[in-house]
Amino acid sequence: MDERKQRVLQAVVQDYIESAEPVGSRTIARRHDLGVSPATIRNEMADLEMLGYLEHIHTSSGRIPSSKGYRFYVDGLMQPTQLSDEEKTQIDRWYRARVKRIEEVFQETARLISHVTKNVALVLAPQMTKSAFRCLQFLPLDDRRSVAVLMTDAGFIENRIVAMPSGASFEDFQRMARVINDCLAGCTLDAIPKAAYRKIRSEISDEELYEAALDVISRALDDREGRDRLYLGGTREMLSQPEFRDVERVKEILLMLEEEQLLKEILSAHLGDGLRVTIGQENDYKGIQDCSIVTATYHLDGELLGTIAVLGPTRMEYGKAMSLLGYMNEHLSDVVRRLGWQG
Amino acid sequence: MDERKQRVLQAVVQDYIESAEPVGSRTIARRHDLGVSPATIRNEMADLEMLGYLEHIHTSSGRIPSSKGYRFYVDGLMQPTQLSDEEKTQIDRWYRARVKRIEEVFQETARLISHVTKNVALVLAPQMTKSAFRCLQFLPLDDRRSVAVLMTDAGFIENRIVAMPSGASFEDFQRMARVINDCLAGCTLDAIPKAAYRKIRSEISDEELYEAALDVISRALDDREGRDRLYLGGTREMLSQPEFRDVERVKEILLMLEEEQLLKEILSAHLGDGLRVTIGQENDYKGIQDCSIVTATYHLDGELLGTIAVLGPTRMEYGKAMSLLGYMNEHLSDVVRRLGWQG
DNA sequence: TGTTAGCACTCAGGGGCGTCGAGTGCTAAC
DNA sequence: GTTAGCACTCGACGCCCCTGAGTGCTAACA
Repeated sequence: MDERKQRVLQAVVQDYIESAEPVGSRTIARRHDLGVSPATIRNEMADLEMLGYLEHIHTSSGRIPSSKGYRFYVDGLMQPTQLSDEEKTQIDRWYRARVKRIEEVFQETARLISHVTKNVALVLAPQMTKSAFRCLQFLPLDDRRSVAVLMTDAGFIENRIVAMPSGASFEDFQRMARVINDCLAGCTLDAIPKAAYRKIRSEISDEELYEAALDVISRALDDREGRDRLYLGGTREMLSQPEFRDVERVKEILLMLEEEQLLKEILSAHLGDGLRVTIGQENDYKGIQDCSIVTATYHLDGELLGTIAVLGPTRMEYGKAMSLLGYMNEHLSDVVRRLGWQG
Repeated sequence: MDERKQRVLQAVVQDYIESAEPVGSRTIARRHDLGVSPATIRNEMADLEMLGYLEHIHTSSGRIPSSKGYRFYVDGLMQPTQLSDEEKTQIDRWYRARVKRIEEVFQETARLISHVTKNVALVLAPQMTKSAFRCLQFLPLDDRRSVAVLMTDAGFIENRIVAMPSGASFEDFQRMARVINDCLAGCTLDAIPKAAYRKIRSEISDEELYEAALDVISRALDDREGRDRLYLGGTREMLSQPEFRDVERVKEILLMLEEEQLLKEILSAHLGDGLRVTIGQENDYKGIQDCSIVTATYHLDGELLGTIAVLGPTRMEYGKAMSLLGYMNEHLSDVVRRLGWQG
């Protein structure tokens, strides 16, 4: 592929990303200074189509990039778009605003990303159960119930209402908390060793109280895991993309966005790869083979924390999405550090 | 308005709600056993149009109900639709599942409502700041920060990370908590009397600590209030309504659904009215004058807790929406009672 | 040999037009 | 008061044609 072909390909991709209309040779000749006539560009485009970088909807009516064309563009031709100062300050301001709970951070990260890219944003939060137990405390609620507050090293703070077995006093529960705190100190939540349970068992003599303790632990673990770990934003923004002009298409993608499990799988597949772009047919899941995903993983002290992603039509501003994700990444790692993850 | 006119009006409204297509005299004659010919029905429809109950898109092409027509239907002609057993068990099962945090309850209520009605559901939760202070506790996080857990009589449990002023120890914070607990006991959060602040002031001698206490209190109050009090569900379901076949309309309403403040105002306007239907042009806000809202308020021991609502096109299954809201109401009041509201 | 101009061809989109079906309104008969 | 009949209206649909944008090919040019 000689240099002129590359420049033509670049021109086609850029114009198509901008206009969402198939691009013709004449348009390129006009808008890009390639120094050759439309006819020559036509020849080049025909070659590029042969090579699989461009596609024809039908003969006549301009070219659009194929997945392979986007891939070549992303890998070699594209220059990363700088975020505008305005965008940066908007983001900076939010992150600096003040100490927040970690859930807010993820939710707002998704919002910011979708706002800037006008596409759907996904944020896969670090799993609470993958972080280390810090402490469990009880607070009295009434004579039947108390509130269990679980904190982990990642800065997760969860509260649950738990019923106290009749006969158990709040002091019993506080004693229970001390035992649990001793036994689970430093354990990763989803890998609590059997030995820890045995130790709890041996230190809590009362059978009913032990059952309650197990209940508290399992309650504390299970819920977040399934429901709130994936944060999603921008289904509204998405509608401004011409690809979603007809409602059927929108319904389709909304349906897919409801399948949280599926989304998690897709994101998890990219875990650990740094900044990565998956384009159109490169996606394993059929339903989004006309979409692209840009993912980035955020780390702290070398430890993998989670993934953030932009999901949109293949005709996406890859450069912008990538630099944005990079930027958010830093913020996110930084915030998570400030909120207390200790790695 | 004689009885036959009423039956014709009823037929038009029912058919239109079902089919979303303007209804003609012939269709009514076929599908409803009125015992008269299409011509007669035509005459009645012409009268109904004169009276303002029906509208013509243009001459020819059937009638659709006007706001006034829907109003008459809702007030007099409609029979409330029973929920199907399946729907009831689905709802019952979820509510029975187990003790939950109150936020989940509201979110899922919105989801259930939108699922059953295929329309947007709104749940205005009881304001945390309208409920009474129960207690504030601190849990140690690290040497710079601690976690404030605020509980109210309504069952709200909120946690916030707060920075401790340098020099302050965790014991200082616990002492602060005792003071605050003493002084604010029983106060409604959004109406903390000046005297309470004075009392805190006098009991906390350290200036910096007092500032920190004020910060904690204001932090605990402000956030929820603004952000999470309104739960929204069913923007996806909404798309299945033929009224939203074109994306522009969808964008319009999504934009409006983002204006949380506006939605709260609309719902608040209905506060205290029990089950209430606002149809089309009866809405004050221009943007939804082609929509209807069904609202219901839920109470406990005579005290008003909040509002739940269905928002959809005027062509809405009013009967179903109303009986559903009634049903959810009971559940909601019940759950809130179980979760600890003490009125 | 690569580049360009010219030309015939293709296709999507939009406007104009006739047809069809659903529906109305009016009138006259029952 | 009710109904049948009929002329009329209007939107939706399909058809046709035209236009504009774009291609592919060929022949001429540097």
